[in-house]
Order: sequence, then structure tokens, then C-alpha cells
Amino acid sequence: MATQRESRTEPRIPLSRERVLRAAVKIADEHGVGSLTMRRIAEELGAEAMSLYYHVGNKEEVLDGIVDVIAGEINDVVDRIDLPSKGADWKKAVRHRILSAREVLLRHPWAPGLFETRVTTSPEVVRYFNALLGLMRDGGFSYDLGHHALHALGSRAIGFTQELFDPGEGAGDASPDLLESMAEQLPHLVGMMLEVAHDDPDSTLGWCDDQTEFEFGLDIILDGLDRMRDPA
Amino acid sequence: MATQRESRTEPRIPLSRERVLRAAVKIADEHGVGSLTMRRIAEELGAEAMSLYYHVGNKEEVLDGIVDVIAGEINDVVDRIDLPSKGADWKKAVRHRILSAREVLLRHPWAPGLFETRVTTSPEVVRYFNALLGLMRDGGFSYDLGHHALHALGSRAIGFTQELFDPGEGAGDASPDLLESMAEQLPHLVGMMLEVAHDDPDSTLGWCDDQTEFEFGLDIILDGLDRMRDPA
DNA sequence: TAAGAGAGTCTTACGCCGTAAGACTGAGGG
DNA sequence: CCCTCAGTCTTACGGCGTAAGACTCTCTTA
Repeated sequence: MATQRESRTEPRIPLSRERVLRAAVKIADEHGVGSLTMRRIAEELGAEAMSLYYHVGNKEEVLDGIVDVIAGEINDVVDRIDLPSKGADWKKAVRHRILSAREVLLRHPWAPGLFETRVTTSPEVVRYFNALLGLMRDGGFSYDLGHHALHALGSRAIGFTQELFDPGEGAGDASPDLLESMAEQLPHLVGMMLEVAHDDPDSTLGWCDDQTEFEFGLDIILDGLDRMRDPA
Repeated sequence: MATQRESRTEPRIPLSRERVLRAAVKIADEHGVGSLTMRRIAEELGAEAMSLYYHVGNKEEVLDGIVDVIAGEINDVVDRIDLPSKGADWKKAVRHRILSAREVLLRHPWAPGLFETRVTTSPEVVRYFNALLGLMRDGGFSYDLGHHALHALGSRAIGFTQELFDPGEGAGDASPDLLESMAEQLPHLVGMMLEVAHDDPDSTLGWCDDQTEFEFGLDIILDGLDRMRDPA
């Protein structure tokens, strides 16, 4: 009986699929994708968890949705790029597009991991790949080579790689004694770590995706493709 | 009071970290990594969930553990390879090693996805990379180039790529009408799909990792690296 | 042989999670 | 004035990882 009307200072903005997704992205940005729960999203919106289900089918749809949101953000950025891509220019255009996509992902470090778990393909991602393929076509790629190219680039096409192993990890803080004992088992890696101590904790996507190494690998692939295309 | 002694036909094999991990791998192989729960593992072993915690710290440790088991299986296979790797032979040796690793992963399709979520590096994975780097050293790689090479290969070094988008998806079963309507929005992708209908549902790792495309991308990278090494 | 000490296992319970079922509410139309 | 119904909330269920601590063997030593 005493259910006093909740203070009407807040006129209650109605929920919507878009508000749900934006709240989800905000939580992922601030607390990581691991703390993304239906209850948490609802809390962010001042609502109850079950109310979200009127606007999204289930949590999987939320995850698909925020991937699409991020891919849309990427498209917003790369669509503004206006660079020639005819003939030999294709490489510069593709490279720039990919590195721009990467910049967006650097603002959402949780996104790459999520991208890779999606089994349905986001429309915005498809749109991104279509445009990228268009640049390659301008550069003289056959459909067949373009197809190979997309596979060869893999997730690099949209700006990230997820590596299994960071050869530089702890190169700085490992004690010489520890290194020596490791050297017996892992001579090559220890030798490498001693020589190339790359301590660039910034510009990291995922847990060991370094900008320099990203561009190195990208350029190997782009150069390889360039040799195979039909010069226009 | 009536707690009859459980039929002693089964002498009860004691649990162990190894038995826990082997059971976990079995469940992942048979039902996917998604249905891997502590209770399910215990059931597989005829024990209770909490009993597992005497042998492993927590579930995360189980996941780390089975990654290590699979990487160990890979090492068992590739350690048996005996191929020259001096000078120009490095490429054949590395290529063979990587494709052998891939064969192991093809038997555990859930593994790549799990590999990519691990934040701690499995000792067996480290051992694998050390050996791979050794082959490159034999081929005349500086530590610096070897370092770049491991980054450039990324997960490809251990036999898989996880792609974001399968350009060939539904190329076979899409209706002409649908394709035509898509063609307006996605001219390049539709053009490509019409030309390269690659329906190879076998030999797939993850959800769209095709053997042919894997080797194509791998060879681009290996060839690129070959041009940069110091010929011995 | 009896007592004590661990190692290993199990019971119980807690607080999360996603979400099914269905009750409520409030604005707009007859 | 009441009905409709889109949108929201309440309640509840089963499953998850795992904390706390009770139990049960087996082995050691007296």
C-alpha cells in the first residue's frame, strides 16, 4: 500500500534497442566485456534486467549488436577517407583504411576478443569488407585474388591480431639468474629476448598486439599481394 | 544410518590433475568447450565438483591446463619431424612444422578459440615457439627478424587463423533474387561470391578457416620473410 | 592394536548468471 | 469510461563457480 510513487524528477526515458546497445558498449569500455551482464546493463539504464528482453532477444543478440556498433564506428571513420586507389595506389589506400580501423579498436580494447567469438556476421563488418575489396578491385585484383587476400589478412583486415605469445614479455624485469636457467630449455627465445627488449606497453590491443609488429606483418602481406595483382 | 557402502565393484581410481585435464579435453572434444563445467568434469570422473579443487586451483587453471595439453600434443608430433633447416631449407621446415601443428588442431576444433582467450602463456606453447625460432635461426634469421616473424605469423605459427567473415558463406544456397538485392549494397562482395563459390565444408578450423586459404596466407608471409633473411 | 595425522573427497550453501512466465501500468482510442 | 496493448517489472528456476568445513580413508608410530 505504501508504494509511494517514485520521485518523478526523472521523466523516465523509454528503453530501445539502441539505448541498450549503447549502454552495453559503455560498460564494456569502462569495466571490460567480462562484466557485461543483463542486470548490469539494466542498472546502467535505471531499469530491470527483464525489461531489456522486450528490445533484444537475448544476451547473444546484445553481443552481436555491440560488435555491429563498433564496426559501424569503424565505417564512419573509414568512409571519410578519400584516397586514390587506382592501380598501384591500392596498397596505400588499403593500408590507411586498415590502420584507421585499428585506431577505432584501440579505443575499445575488449572488441577484438568479442569479434572473434561472433558466429553470425555483422552487417557493418560485411559493409567494411565490401569496401575494402572495392579498393583491391581498383588496384587490379581479380575476384579470386581478392578472395585470397581477405583470407590472408584475416582479422588484420579490420585492424587487429591476437597473438598467442608475447616473445618480449618480462624481458625487462626477468632476473639474469632466471634467464640463465631458462636459457637451457629455451635457448632461442632467451637469446632473442636478451637482444630485442621491446617495452612498448602502450599502443597495445588485446594483450600483445604491438603497433610496430602489426604494421610489419601487414606490409609483408600487402607486398606479397601486390606482386600477384594485375597492374592496371 | 542406512548409508550402505557403495558397491565396491569399482575400486575408485584416485583423482589427479592429469585425470582432470584429460577428462576436460574429452568433454571439449565431444561436446564443445561451452559445455565444460566443473560439475560436468567431475561427473565424467565419477566424483563431485568440489573434489576437483584439490587438484586444480580453479576453472581458469583447467582451461590453461587443457591448452597446455593440446600444445603438448602438438609438440609430440612436431618433435618427431626431422627435416634440414639450414639456409634456404628453413622455409620448408617451418612450413611443415606449422602444417603439422594445424593437423593436431583439426582434431580439436574448439582449441583455437580457447588458445586466444588465454592470458597466461602455456609452457608447451613457449617450447613450441622456441623450436620454431630455432629453425629460423638455422635459416639465417637475426633475432630481430625472428622476433618480427613470430609476430607476423601470429596464431598462424601454431596452425590456425580465426577469420571474422567468410566471403564464401551461403554462396551456394543464396537465391539469385537475394543476391541481386544485395548486389546494390555490396557489389564487390556479391561479384566475388558469384565467381568464387568455394564450398569446402571439410578441413575447417573454427568457423571459416580453410586449408587452402591458410596455406595461401602462410606462404605469403614465409616468402616475405625469406626475402629479408640473411642467406647462410 | 589403538590413536593420531594428513591427504583426499564430499556436503552444503551462497551469490552470481540468463531468462521463462506472467502480472502490472499508463497512455491512447472507441 | 473502459479497453487495448506496448512496455516494464516481479518472481522464480535451474545452472554456474567456489567458500567453508565435515567426513573418510590410509598410513605412521607407540
